[in-house]
Parts: sequence; C-alpha cells; structure tokens
Amino acid sequence: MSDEATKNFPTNKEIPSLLRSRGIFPTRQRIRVAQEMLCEPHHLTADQLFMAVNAKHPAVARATVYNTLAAFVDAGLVSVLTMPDGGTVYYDSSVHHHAHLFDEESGELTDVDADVFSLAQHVALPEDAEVTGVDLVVRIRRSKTAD
Amino acid sequence: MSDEATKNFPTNKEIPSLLRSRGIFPTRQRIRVAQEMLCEPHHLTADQLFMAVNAKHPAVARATVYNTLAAFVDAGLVSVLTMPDGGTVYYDSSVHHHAHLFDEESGELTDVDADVFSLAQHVALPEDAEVTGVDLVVRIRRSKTAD
DNA sequence: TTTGGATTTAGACCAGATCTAAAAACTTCC
DNA sequence: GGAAGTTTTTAGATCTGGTCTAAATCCAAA
Repeated sequence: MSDEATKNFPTNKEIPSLLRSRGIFPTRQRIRVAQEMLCEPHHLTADQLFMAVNAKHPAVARATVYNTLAAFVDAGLVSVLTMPDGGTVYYDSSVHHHAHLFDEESGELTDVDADVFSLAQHVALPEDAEVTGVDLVVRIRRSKTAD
Repeated sequence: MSDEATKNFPTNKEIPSLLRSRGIFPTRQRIRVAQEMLCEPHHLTADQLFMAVNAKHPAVARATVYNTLAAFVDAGLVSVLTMPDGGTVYYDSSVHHHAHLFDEESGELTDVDADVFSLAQHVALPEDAEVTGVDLVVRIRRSKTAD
C-alpha cells in the first residue's frame, strides 16, 4: 500500500509503447509531453508543463499540451487535482488513489499514500450511494521548527 | 457533532446584526447577498449567487458580489470549496468542518457531517506537520435504483 | 449642508482554457 | 513514388471566470 513500487513510473524509453497500449498514437509531441509529465511524481499546471516541454526550444503548441493532457486523463495516465481554495488545476502523474498534502506556507503539493476509500467509509453516506471516488487534501503547516 | 443545530442558519431578519457582529457594515447590497447566501445550506458559484440576487430586478453589481463574498470568507461566514477535477469554485454557507458528497450524475453537492480532522490522523503525515485544514469530497453515484 | 471616508458600480482588463480553420504529418493504395 | 484521405498539430481568435479601476454614490458626523 505505502509501497513506492505501486507507482512505478515509466522511463523515457517506455513512453511510446505505454501510449500505444492505452490507444494513444505516440506522436513526437505526445511523447515529449508524456516524458515530461509521466516519468516521475509530478503535480504540474498545464502552463508549467507547457513551459517545461518548450524549455529548450519550441516543441509543442499550447493547444496540443491541453489536448494531450485531456487524452491522458481519459486514458487514466494522469489525474486531475485542484486546490480546494485557489482553484488552480494540477495534473498529477500518480493515478492510484491517494491523498494529498498541501503545505500552506510553501505551496508544495505532495502525494501521500492512504486508503482513501476506506476512510470514506467513515462518513455517513446515503443508503444507495456507491462511492466512485474520494478526494482528500490535508493542509499542513510545518513551521514548527521553533514552536 | 452530527447535530443540525450546530449549523443554525440565520433568518433574514438576523442578517444585519450578524454582519455587524462580524465587523461588516450591513449595507443594502451586503444584506441582500447575505440573505441569499447564508440563510440556508447552499453551495453556490459566485455567478449563481449574482443571478439569484438580481433575479427580480437588478440589485447588486457583479464586483460587489465578489467583494462581499471575499469579505464573508474573511469573516468566517462562508467557506470556499472547489471541485477537485473541474476547478469550479463554490461558496458554502456552512463553515464548520465537514465533508462533501458529490453526486456525479446530478452534479449535486451536499454537506455531510464527518470528523474530517480525525480522519486525517489516518494518513501518514510528516513528523513536524500541523494539520490546518482537511478537505474531503466523496464522489458517489446513486443510480443503483435498479442495480 | 458640507466634508470625507467607505461602498458600489460599470465596464475595462487579465489569465486560463478552449475553439477554429488551416497547415502538416502520416497511411493507404495505386 | 505520389495522389487522396485521415489524423494531428498549430497559431491565433475567442470565451469565461474573475479582478481592477476610477468615477459615482452613500452615509455619518460636524
């Protein structure tokens, strides 16, 4: 459960076959976006990704980044997450069910393994409700350095 | 905890003194916005509120609705909530800590009492982390009517 | 009343995100 | 190869929530 191996991010080399296996034709642009997005734990806004992809030289158009992200979400390759107050939309390279830690001081967003589905059992659901997803963000402060 | 009385929404009449008690001068516009927003459990977007307030005849400008909502948030009269995937920002007339149920079919958003802080104890937090907030949305489907 | 601070207002503006229509890149078939 | 059709990409226009601004209005106090 709290095993890093469950996440198992692909290497750059594996990207094309990964895309193909999800029914996404691996074009040059999609490969670049995927490499930047999928190969390690990441929480990026569309714009951050757009800039990362084009950091060295223009490589992929903005619209393509958005289209590609949407395709990846459909294919279950990335998940979407927005900060509960700001509304900033992040794309998350981890798709397994997990919770998020949000450091209110640094603005840093990190994954944390947690069986969010079983946590959800503790809330009073309507009889006929079937849980289809659980979004949990724990906001923290860490400045207790000299508390 | 799961006591409706803890929420205790104000009546229209009580709004002016409520605002005053929170250090908000009760102008005509702020009273209208408050009456529409605070007197019952609600999850409204700024725009929905803007339209509700102006339903019969123009009453309050858009900017005022936004300003007023911000003031209410500061004063702890409403809380902010964004859907983790869409990024839509809702204003919630309940400010006590609670979880949300999101019906994926109807799009309906409802409050549900839950001790979200104690739930958060179950996730592996860094040693020095102090929890400052917990946002929990349980997505459900209810179409089991004929499952 | 007049004055001055607080509030409201319409509309300009801004940033993310999406849409569009055309260009480019692949496939397929001859 | 290359003509024709399909898919993908692209730049830029457009849309949409939301914020900002500077002028008008309101209101309390003298």
